[in-house]
Amino acid sequence: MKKSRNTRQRGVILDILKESGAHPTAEMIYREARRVIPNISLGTVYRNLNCLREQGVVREIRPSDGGSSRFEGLHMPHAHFHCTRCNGLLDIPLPEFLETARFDDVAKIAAISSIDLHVIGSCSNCASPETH
Amino acid sequence: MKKSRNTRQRGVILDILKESGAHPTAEMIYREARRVIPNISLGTVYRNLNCLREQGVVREIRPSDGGSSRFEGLHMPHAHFHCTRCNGLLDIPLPEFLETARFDDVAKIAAISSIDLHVIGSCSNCASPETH
DNA sequence: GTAATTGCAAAAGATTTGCCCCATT
DNA sequence: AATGGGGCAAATCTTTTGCAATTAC
Repeated sequence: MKKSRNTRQRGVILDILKESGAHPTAEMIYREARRVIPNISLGTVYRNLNCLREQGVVREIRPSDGGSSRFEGLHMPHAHFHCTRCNGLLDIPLPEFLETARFDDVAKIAAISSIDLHVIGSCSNCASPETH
Repeated sequence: MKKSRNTRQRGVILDILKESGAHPTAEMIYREARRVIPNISLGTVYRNLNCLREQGVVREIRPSDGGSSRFEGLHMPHAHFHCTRCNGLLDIPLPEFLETARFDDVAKIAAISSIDLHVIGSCSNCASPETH
């Protein structure tokens, strides 16, 4: 792994990620970052996200409905709930069962590096519009 | 939902999907389909895959490592194992726990339409190269 | 000083779409 | 005959990359 430098751009991107609970897209991070560094480029945002992902500092989530990738600062293991109506992405607890799952019965699996659980449906806001 | 016609193209695409256990990409399906309908177009493959997906006949899987979508004819509920070395995608059983999971503890979830479980790691072929 | 990083713009890759003709119903 | 679907090519969208200038170390 290459030596990594502490650029202002990288710091700002990380801060945005840490402070946002919204699982922003690269584009959203870009717009946010421009408020601090007006001439930061989208390419830089992508390059930094990739770099941070490789360092394990950031996780990339590819929504099953085909939109752009969304990113989050890495905290505890958790699963995601994706509302197909408002397109919201929400952290939810990872069932304990999965934290220790072995999948020993599947001979083809030699080693597990990570487990992604995505629950798709509609959130309570979208399901009960009268509460808006 | 629009009325759907039985075109030769759609039939061939479905057959390919049913017969292949490889979770092919649109491009792979296209190449395969051309052996039967030499002038079928890639656009047609995509349009049919979308249409079949909307009908619930086909499932689309977006690999977490960022490549193109992969498709499968819909059978029993199952999870996927993704080998990051050979890029293989494998059906694995869905833990029974998840088949009936309710996630009652997450107030934000109003309704669940589907659950995607992806296990990422390396398969036995890739882990033990001496057995090749 | 050196190598990583940036901004910019062009390129690449995947998927969608407009248009006009053809085929299924 | 009506209209959904097909082929082709152009367009779109997201992400990556080449390059020359800049900056962190």
